[in-house]
Amino acid sequence: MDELDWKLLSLLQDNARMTYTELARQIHLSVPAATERVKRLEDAGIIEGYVAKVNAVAAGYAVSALIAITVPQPAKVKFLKLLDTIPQILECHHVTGADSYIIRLVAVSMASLERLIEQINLYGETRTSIVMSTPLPPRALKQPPASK
Amino acid sequence: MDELDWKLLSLLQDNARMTYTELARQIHLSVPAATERVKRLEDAGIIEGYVAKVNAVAAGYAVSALIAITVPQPAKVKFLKLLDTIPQILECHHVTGADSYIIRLVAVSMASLERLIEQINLYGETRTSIVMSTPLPPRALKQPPASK
DNA sequence: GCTGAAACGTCGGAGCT
DNA sequence: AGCTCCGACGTTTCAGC
Repeated sequence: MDELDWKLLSLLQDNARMTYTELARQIHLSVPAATERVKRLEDAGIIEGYVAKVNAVAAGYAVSALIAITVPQPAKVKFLKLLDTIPQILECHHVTGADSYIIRLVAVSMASLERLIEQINLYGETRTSIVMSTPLPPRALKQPPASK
Repeated sequence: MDELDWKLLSLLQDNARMTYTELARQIHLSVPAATERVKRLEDAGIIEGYVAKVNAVAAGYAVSALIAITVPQPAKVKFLKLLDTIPQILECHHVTGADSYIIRLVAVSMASLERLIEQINLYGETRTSIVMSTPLPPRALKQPPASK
């Protein structure tokens, strides 16, 4: 993981469809050398994949929300199985603190969101935060400062 | 936005580096037709971009956390300016409910996380949830069910 | 990590349904 | 309007160094 690898990560986080030819040009290396570095980053699990970012509102999902929930230990397995069957649930993190899980989901309408929450809080008390705006849009991972 | 557009979105959310030739093959259309559809999805703002997913732990960030914070109205602008200067902050949503903002960030160590939180809670009371695991890894946006 | 050549993918224009 | 075909060009891949 040298400077050039971080430069590649930065370029690919910015535009995952950039050609190897262009990547090579930007890091001042030959095409096979750049390609080889990207392959190594993939094989090392540092690059987990390449995804298109879809705008939820433009795609017809009017509402995004974050839901925190506390689930009693014995119910956790069943709870996760339920989440798996609901495609509107986009992300779920198991966290420390007062809550067990924090979930990110989308819904086509408030009525739909209400139905989703009804299903979810069969497993525990929920706290719902509706996303009004995203002042800091998802950002690329940078090279950690050397001295920290 | 017909079935084929959703199929394209699904394929590109799964592998943003898929070639137009392969995309065309999968949706049983000619290459120019598939290319044209993708361009239209981009121009319509439905596809916002293409990003490489980087594994934070593999990249040297041992800790991920979600922080909820309540910021008094007059301090919000300064608060957002601070967030902008901290590269470890990857995401920030303005939400309804008890909290003003929910932030996602990474840190190389617990000590580093502590320093970041110290900076952030100059602006309000924070509630920190450290991510232990992600049982449901970030998922693709699917076509909303027609009947809801 | 570099070069060169063959295979493959991309992008435009003309013509078709 | 959207699709197909085709040719020129750019990109990827693999060999050998």
